[in-house]
Amino acid sequence: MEPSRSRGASASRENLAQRIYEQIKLDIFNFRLLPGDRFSENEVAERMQASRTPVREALLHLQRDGYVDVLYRSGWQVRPFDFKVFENLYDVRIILEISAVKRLCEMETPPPALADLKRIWLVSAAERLDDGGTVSALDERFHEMLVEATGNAEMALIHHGITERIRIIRRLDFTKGPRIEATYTEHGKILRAVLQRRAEQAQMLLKTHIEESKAEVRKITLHMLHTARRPLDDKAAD
Amino acid sequence: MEPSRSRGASASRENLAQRIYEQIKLDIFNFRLLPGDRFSENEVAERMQASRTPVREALLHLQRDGYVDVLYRSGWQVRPFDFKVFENLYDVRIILEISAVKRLCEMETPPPALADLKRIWLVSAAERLDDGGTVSALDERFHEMLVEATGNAEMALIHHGITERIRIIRRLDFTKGPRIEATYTEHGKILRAVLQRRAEQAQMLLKTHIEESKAEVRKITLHMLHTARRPLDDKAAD
DNA sequence: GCATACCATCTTGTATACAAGTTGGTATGC
DNA sequence: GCATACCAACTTGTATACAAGATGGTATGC
Repeated sequence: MEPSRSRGASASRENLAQRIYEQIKLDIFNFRLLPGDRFSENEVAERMQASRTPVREALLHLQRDGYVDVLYRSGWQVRPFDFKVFENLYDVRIILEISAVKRLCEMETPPPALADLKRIWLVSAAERLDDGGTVSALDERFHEMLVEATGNAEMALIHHGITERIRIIRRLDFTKGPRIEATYTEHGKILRAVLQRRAEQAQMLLKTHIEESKAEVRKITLHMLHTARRPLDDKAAD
Repeated sequence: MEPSRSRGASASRENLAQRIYEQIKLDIFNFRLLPGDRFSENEVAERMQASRTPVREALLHLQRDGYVDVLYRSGWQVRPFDFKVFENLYDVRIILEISAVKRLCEMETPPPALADLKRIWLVSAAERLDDGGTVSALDERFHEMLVEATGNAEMALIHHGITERIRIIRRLDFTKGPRIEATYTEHGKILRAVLQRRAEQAQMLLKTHIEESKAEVRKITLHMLHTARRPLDDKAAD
């Protein structure tokens, strides 16, 4: 689930705090914990069958990631949605990815990662996948691999952080069939442009592609928040 | 020392873990803790007159920041210098700041922050400061404010993280007088270009400016590491 | 009925205790 | 003298205990 940060590699098999961290993050992603929800460390500890110590460690980690906030001696809260934040993150994504694509076009030998992407995205209509979840994950990897392919590991790490952060709303983009189709065609165009070293065109296509996704997700998220439940009470309004 | 992340604002006055976090970071910045040094949570706890709990919290925070590593049940270690990492971070800085400057040039009304910068950097030769530490701090703020002025708070946060991360070697750039002078003239040129909406020129100047700093710092750091002490043992070589 | 003061309960922040595992030194066998 | 096995001390990871403060409900005064 978090392939980066692997340094000790195999050491990750046992670490209660990290497991709890991942679990809570999943709970937030799957809307078992809704934005604005409040909870205590003891509640989580009971649910996870653990003590407060690793729970607290996980929560502090999530806080730094921007998912939750601690209220001084008064519990924790899932950070309410702030569309301004998501739009800002989308814009940073655009900046990083456009820069990555430009760099890729300027490289003498195309990185092997591009060949991998070709095998996934430049396929016949019959070979295309149609499961929203799968395509959503592949979409994430497409954009991450563009950045990784430049060889700047730190940029890739920062981009990965942004990707994780906006995943919660980005997935909603792939609940509709037409968006999946569009993703295939647009990714294909971008890839072709990169492989042909058409930097300007690739950047333009990529920018448009991300901005469409941004606009689409905004609409869907607003709708979702209205229908699913009232996740924002009066308090969240001020 | 870390003005961002202020939400509860005044609540920050009392938090042992945060104080320890800042203290250890300073110890690393001031080379009281050298890259490669190993230490235990108990050692830090004694030095800080605290228990392991807040110490551990601070160390986990620092680990996520990239300053230290935990060795499985065998102590902590100040992460050894990795110049590739610093150069990558410098490159991300260039990407973010160039994009910020471009956006600033495209804005109809220049943000008030630019006026503040003018008062600091567009001054007569007599009014220029010459203390390395002060100018170094102002230099950080110059670049951060360029990003903040775009209004993208998330980009500013990411940029701030990078700034903190490279501060340890960036400061070394301002131990020499000529570099301070050059900073004044280059910042002045960049500011003037931005105020005149000459996007291309501003971007070019900024890129050159950061790359010079990057090259300079690289030389100085190498020299410093050789003279100060042998901080890298055989283990760090592989 | 309404406002206010108080208190039991719950919250995080910190300290301490315990568990499991690593490590380096020492004694032992040869 | 050298290699090996063992063990005591130390390390992080986790659980529990304690401290200080926030909060919401209730009783009291009017």
